Amino acid sequence: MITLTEENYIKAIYHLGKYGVNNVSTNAIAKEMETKASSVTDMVKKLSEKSYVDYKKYQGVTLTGKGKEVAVNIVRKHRLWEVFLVEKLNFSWDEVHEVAEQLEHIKSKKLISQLDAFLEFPTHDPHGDPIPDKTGKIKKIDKILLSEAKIGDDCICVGVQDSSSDFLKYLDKNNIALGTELKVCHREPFDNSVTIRIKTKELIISNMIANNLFVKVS
Amino acid sequence: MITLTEENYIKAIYHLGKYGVNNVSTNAIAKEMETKASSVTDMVKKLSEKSYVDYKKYQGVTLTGKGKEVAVNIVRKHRLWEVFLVEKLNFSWDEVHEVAEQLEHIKSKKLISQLDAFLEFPTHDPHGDPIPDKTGKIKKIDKILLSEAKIGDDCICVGVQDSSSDFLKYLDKNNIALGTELKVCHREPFDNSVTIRIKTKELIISNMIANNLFVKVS
DNA sequence: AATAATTTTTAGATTAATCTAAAAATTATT
DNA sequence: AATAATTTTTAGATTAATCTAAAAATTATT
Ligand SMILES: [Mn+2]
Ligand SMILES: [Mn+2]
Ligand SMILES: [Mn+2]
Ligand SMILES: [Mn+2]
Repeated sequence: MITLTEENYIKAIYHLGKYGVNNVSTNAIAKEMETKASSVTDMVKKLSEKSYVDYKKYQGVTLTGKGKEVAVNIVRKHRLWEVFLVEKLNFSWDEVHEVAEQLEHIKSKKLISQLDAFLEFPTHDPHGDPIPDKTGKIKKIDKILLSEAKIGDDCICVGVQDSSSDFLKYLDKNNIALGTELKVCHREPFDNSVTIRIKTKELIISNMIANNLFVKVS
Repeated sequence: MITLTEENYIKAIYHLGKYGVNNVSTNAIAKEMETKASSVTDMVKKLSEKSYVDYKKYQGVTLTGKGKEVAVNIVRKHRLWEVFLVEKLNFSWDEVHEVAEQLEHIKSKKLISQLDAFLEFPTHDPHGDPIPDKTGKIKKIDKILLSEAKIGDDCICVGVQDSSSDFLKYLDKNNIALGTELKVCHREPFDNSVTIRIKTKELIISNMIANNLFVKVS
C-alpha cells in the first residue's frame, strides 16, 4: 500500500531525475515539495525501506525500477486527466494542472484504461507532454526550445517548458497554441529577444518566452 | 479546510440521519465507518469544534446547516461520478461505487459544474438515487419497495435499496434493470416471496429481494 | 430503587507526516 | 591541509487519526 504523500515524493524525484541527474539531492526534493530537508530525509528513508528508491546517507536518491513504475503511472494518469479536462470539460490549458494533481491519485486500473479509450488513446497532454502508455513506454518527439532555433527556421509549436498560468495566458493572448506555425525572423544580440512571424503578423518575444516554448523545425 | 476523513464522517452521519433519526449515535457511526467508538468520539468533538455537527456528550450528533451542505455536496459529487463511469466509461452499475468513493473527494467547483453539464444534468445516478442540484436541492420521487406493492400492480423499477455487487449482479442475471416494467402476480403467505411477470416471463423472487428493489406503481 | 447490561467517553499509546534546532558530514575556499 | 560554508541528518516535538483498556454515564431489567 502506497500513500498519497509517498506518491508525490516519488513523482518529484522522477521529475528531478529526468534529465540525467542520477542522485537527486535532499534539498532539491525539499524545494520541489515545498517542505523541509529534515522531512525529506525521513521520507526518503521510508521510500528506501519500501524499495522505491536507492539511498545512501548524504548521497541523494535514485528511483528503483519499482519506483520508476509508480512515477510513470502517476504521470500517465495526470496527463490523461488533463486531456479529459480540456477535451471533454472545456477547461483551458492553464486551469487543468491543480485538478489533475488530485485526480492522478485515484486508484483504479479500469478507470484509467477506460478513460484512455474514451479519449481515443491520446499521445500528448494539453501542454504537449507525452503520455506514457499502459506499459510505461514514453515516445519522445524531437523538439527544441524556440531560443535554440535558427534564423529563418519554419517551426511548429509542440510544447511548453513552463506550464504556469501566467505563461500559458501570455501565449493565449498572443494567439500561440500547440500546432501554431511560426517563422523565426530575427534574434536581437543585445537581449536575445526573438522576432517571429505567425501567418503575416510579426511579434517580438523575450528570451525568457523563447526559452519556455518547444518547437519542431519543419 | 476540511480533511478527507472529516468528509467521510460527515457523509456517514448524513446517511445515518437521513430517515428521521435526529441524534446519530457514536456506535452507529463506528459501525458505518468500520472504526472504533473511541475514534468516533474524538472525531465528533473535532467536527463539533468546527461546527459541522451539534454534539452533547452521550447524546449523539446532528449535522448543522454547514454540515448538511458539505454532506449533500459530497453525495452530489459521488452520484455524478457514478453516472460518468456508467454512461461514458462503460462501467456496470455494480462497479462504480468504490471508485466514486475516491472521486467524491476531489475539490474543484469548476470540475463538478462542467461534469454536470457534460452529462447533461442527470437527475438520478445508476442506482436510481437522486442527484442533488448545485444548490443542494434533492427532488425525491415517490417510490415504494416492491415488497409493499399490491397484487396486480403494474410497476416500473426505479431504484435499489441495497447496492452491493451481489444484489446488482442478481438483478442483471434476471434482466431486471432501472426502467424494467413488471407486474406483481402473487405473494406467497408462507415466506412472502413474490411472483412477478416481466413481459411474458414469470419469476419468483424472495422477500429479501423484494425488500431491496424500489418500484413506482403505474 | 437497586443492580446489571450496554453505550460512550477518557486516558494513554501508536503511526504517518511534518517541523525546529542542533549535530554531523560533505564540499568549497583560503 | 586547515577552516569556513553548505548540505544533510538526528533528536525531540507536534498534529491528525487511530487503537486498547478502563472509567463513567446511560439505559434496561429485576
Ligand atoms: Mn500538469
Ligand atoms: Mn501537462
Ligand atoms: Mn455509490
Ligand atoms: Mn449510487
